[in-house]
This record gives sequence, C-alpha cells and structure tokens, in this order.
Amino acid sequence: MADDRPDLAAMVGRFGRTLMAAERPILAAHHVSMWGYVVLTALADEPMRTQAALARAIGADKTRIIADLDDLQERGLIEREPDPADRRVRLLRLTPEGRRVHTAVRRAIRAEEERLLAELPPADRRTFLRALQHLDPGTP
Amino acid sequence: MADDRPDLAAMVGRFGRTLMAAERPILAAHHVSMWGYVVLTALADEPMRTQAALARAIGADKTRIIADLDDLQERGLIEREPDPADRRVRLLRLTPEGRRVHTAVRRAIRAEEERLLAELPPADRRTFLRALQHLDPGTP
DNA sequence: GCGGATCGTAAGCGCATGCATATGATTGAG
DNA sequence: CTCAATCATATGCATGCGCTTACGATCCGC
Repeated sequence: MADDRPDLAAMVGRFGRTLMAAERPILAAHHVSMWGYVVLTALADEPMRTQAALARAIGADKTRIIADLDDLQERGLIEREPDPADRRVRLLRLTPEGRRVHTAVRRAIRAEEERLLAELPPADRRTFLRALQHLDPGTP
Repeated sequence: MADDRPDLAAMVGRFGRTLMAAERPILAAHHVSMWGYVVLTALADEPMRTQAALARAIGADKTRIIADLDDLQERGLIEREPDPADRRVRLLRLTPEGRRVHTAVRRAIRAEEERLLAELPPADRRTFLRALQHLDPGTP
C-alpha cells in the first residue's frame, strides 16, 4: 500500500538535524554561534551596506542579529563602520581575522560533511550534491 | 578559494523549510497538525502499546504529544484503549477513519513532493531519493 | 507484600524565534 | 523647510520546544 519510503520532509528534516548536531561542536570549538557563522559566510561572499540588507540576505529578523553582530564586532571578526555618505548606515565587512576564522570553520565543517557523505558511492555523492543544489531555493 | 557551493546544512535546511512550507497548507486542509500527521504515520505502520513508545519512535517528548493524541482521539482518528493486561497502558491504534485520513494526507503530500522533485531529471531524482534514504538516520 | 520501576498527565522553566512597536538619528523628495 | 521613509536599536509578547519535576495509578521482581 505504501511507497515504502518515509516522507521526503521527514528524511530531509532528520538529515538536517544530523548535520546541525555534527556542526554544533565545530562552531563551539571556534566560539562562533550558528547565526554568527551564517553572518560570516554572508559577509565572506560580499560586504553589506546595511544590517537590514544582511538580515534579508540570510533570512533572519532584522533585530534578531544585532546581538550576534555586537559579539562578532567586539571580537574583531567584523567591522561596522558608519557610512560617511549616509550616517544612518553601518558598512559591514569581515576583518582579516574574521576571514581567517570563517575559512577555518568552513574547512572543518566541510570535512565533517565529507565524513557523513562518505557512506555514499562517489557517483551517488556527486549526483546527490548536484540535485540538492538544484532543489535549494538559495537566498532570494 | 571556495568549493563554490553553499554548506550542506544550509542547503538541506532551506530545502527542508521549503518542504515544510509546502506541506503546511495540505495538513491544514485536512485539519491535522504536523505532529498529528507524524503520529498517524507512525501508527499506520504499526499500532503502539504505549504513548512513551510512540514518543520514542517519532522522536518527540513523551509529554509533548499528549495534547495531539487528545485531539486525534476526540476526532475519532485514533483509539486509546486501556490495556486490560496492564492498566497503566493505553493501546494506540488508528481507527478506519484515521487510516482514511492518513492515506489521503499522505497521497497529497506525496503529490506535492513529486511536484518539487519534478525539476530533477528522472535518473537524478531516483539517485537523490536513494542517497537520502541511505543518509537518513531513521528513527532509532 | 514491599519497593523500585513504568505509565500517563499536568505544570513550570529556559531558550530561540517571529512579530510588533517605539524611538532617535538621518536622509531625501516635494 | 517639512514630512515621510529608512536605518539601527531596544523592548515586549506570544509561540513552540526540550527538559525537568511532581503526582497518582499500576506493575513486577524479590
């Protein structure tokens, strides 16, 4: 009677939670929160002109990330320079140290992902990642 | 410098949220909550002897699902019969109506999944599902 | 039989989240 | 110049969740 597989959402959800659980210790080891890492990743791609734009880009609440930004700035991982042309705005960018940390964390996370994906035959692994990229709605 | 793909967790997470968002209206149309559907799915596979066992099986808190069970029972979708052999225990099973509702919701969700997966070439689609089943930790 | 274990239920705590509102600085359009 | 809009920030509220504790009923091993 059944298709004999769990619902897609159930499988994706569980796998997602597995990934999160695997990443938590890595982030903790680098003293970066989940949102902190997301922020570093977004700023590693490109600096942002406003916090509101950053929040939109990463799908977070505008007020939600303030504390994380405070923390990252305090620890010298990002800069929040007031825009001389528009003094309402804070120009956001990584510091060299921020880039270093982001690269390190990213490398560790990638290694962990490889470990989890190692169960798959290489061909399946490639197809899986390609399919996932195609299904990923990105951050629009 | 980069592998030029988002982190696995980011892609899986976003896709998962897309799936959830797509399922919410379906569940609402059948007046079933997310947890309610999970419960129906678990009981569709096999009846349970205790609520604690059910909670373990679906990865929920034992106290968490009581309200959902109350609701499902009240609407005649599940039965919670006291075990004559052990009066602490409630035997849980679907009613015929419960099975009917679960089948209907499941069919609708599967159709929605197909719609989302339709973007993939059939071969990729098969490989993707196979890989996902392999990576899915299941419910141990 | 007694004591420890299990079950269902209720209640409360702490946390993260989404959502809304307020406010103070600043800009830009009319 | 004035007013609406934008931005960063602080604050409050409701929600949902995991976790813990408490309680009474019941079972089971000794």
